[in-house]
Amino acid sequence: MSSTATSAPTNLPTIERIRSAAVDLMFERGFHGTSMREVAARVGIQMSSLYHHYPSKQSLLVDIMESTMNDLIGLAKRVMDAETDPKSQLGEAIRMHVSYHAQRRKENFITDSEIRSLDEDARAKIVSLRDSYSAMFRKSLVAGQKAGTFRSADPSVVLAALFGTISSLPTWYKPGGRLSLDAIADEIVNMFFIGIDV
Amino acid sequence: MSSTATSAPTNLPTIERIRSAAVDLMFERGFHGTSMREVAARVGIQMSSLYHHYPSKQSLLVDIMESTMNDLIGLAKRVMDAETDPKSQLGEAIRMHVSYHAQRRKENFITDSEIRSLDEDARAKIVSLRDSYSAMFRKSLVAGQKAGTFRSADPSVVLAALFGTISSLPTWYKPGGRLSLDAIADEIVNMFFIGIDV
DNA sequence: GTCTATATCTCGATAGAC
DNA sequence: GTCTATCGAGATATAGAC
Repeated sequence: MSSTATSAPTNLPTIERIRSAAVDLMFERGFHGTSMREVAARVGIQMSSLYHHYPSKQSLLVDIMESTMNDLIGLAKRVMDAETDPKSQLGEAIRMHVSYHAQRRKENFITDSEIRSLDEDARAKIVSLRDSYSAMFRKSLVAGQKAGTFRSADPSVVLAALFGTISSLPTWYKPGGRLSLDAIADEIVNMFFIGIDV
Repeated sequence: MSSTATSAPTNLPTIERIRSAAVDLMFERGFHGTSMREVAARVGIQMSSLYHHYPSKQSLLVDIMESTMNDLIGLAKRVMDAETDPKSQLGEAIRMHVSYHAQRRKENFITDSEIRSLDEDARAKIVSLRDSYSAMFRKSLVAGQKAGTFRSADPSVVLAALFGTISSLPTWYKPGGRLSLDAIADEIVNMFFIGIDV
């Protein structure tokens, strides 16, 4: 009996239900605003049982962020290898980035916003993954500028605009909302390439 | 003689030194990652003395966010009233928004990221201020679209791209860095109006 | 307006039985 | 692999002297 405050899917392995509950809570309240007691309550187990699956609260955060960054890097490699010219590479990579941020809203929001909550070693690792990811976009951007496809804007500001735009998406995108994911991706790609002027 | 961990400016009124220390700490570690003990230690007073100036930790956050939103709204009004056509209005408002986010990095970052840490009443108030602010930008955007100055992109996505871009600025802009604030503002305005294509 | 002292609560994490 | 029980630390906030 004792059905307290369970809400996570019940026929998955416990470790996945823990991860899922942690993602939900850290998305809503942030890492420091989430307690291991709340995570346990959502899963429907005792707090001490969490520590059989994860050695610490920090390790839960690292697991979420590391897998998200690895997914992004893998997807970006695949997408960019399939294209040859810089504009197609960038366009498809942006579409992928938008799509993954929409489909894994919570994980991506946590990954984009909780770097400061990582301890020293984990932060170095995640920042390094993030830098590799960013470098792939920068490479296509600079190649396009050298080829004359793109104007000579400062790459760091251009990338900051791009990643800033998309990292806000998990806070306003709602699946099944007014605009389809494709329509949103189109609009963001358009903003990046041609802006708002006619 | 007990010079612990003071670092805040020492000849300001205590309430302002408290606010400043709180801004620094909440920028670095977030609202839930910041303790009243740490704030007091930075100011160089005892934790209980904080409560003579602010009734709660929550009230400190509300003070920071409310004054930041009021500043932004006042500045946007002034800037937009000084222009007549939508494109000049939007361009100058963006410049102002960038500039204030650069000059008050920490307050703006907190205001952009800690809405979820507000209690119910305060959240309603701040969200309402944020909506008013956003509506000013939307008005000029839609007016420009009706006038044929801007293409017919979805206003919500366009504004999300704009505010997403600029709310990330406090995390990477460093005063005295490689690019001047003017150069950064120019680049962001260009991204918004014409994008990266030649 | 700042202090010392403390009340009350919640936190992450561990011990050890089953 | 989950449980009960608890530890020790640190959290917000308050009481009351000066």
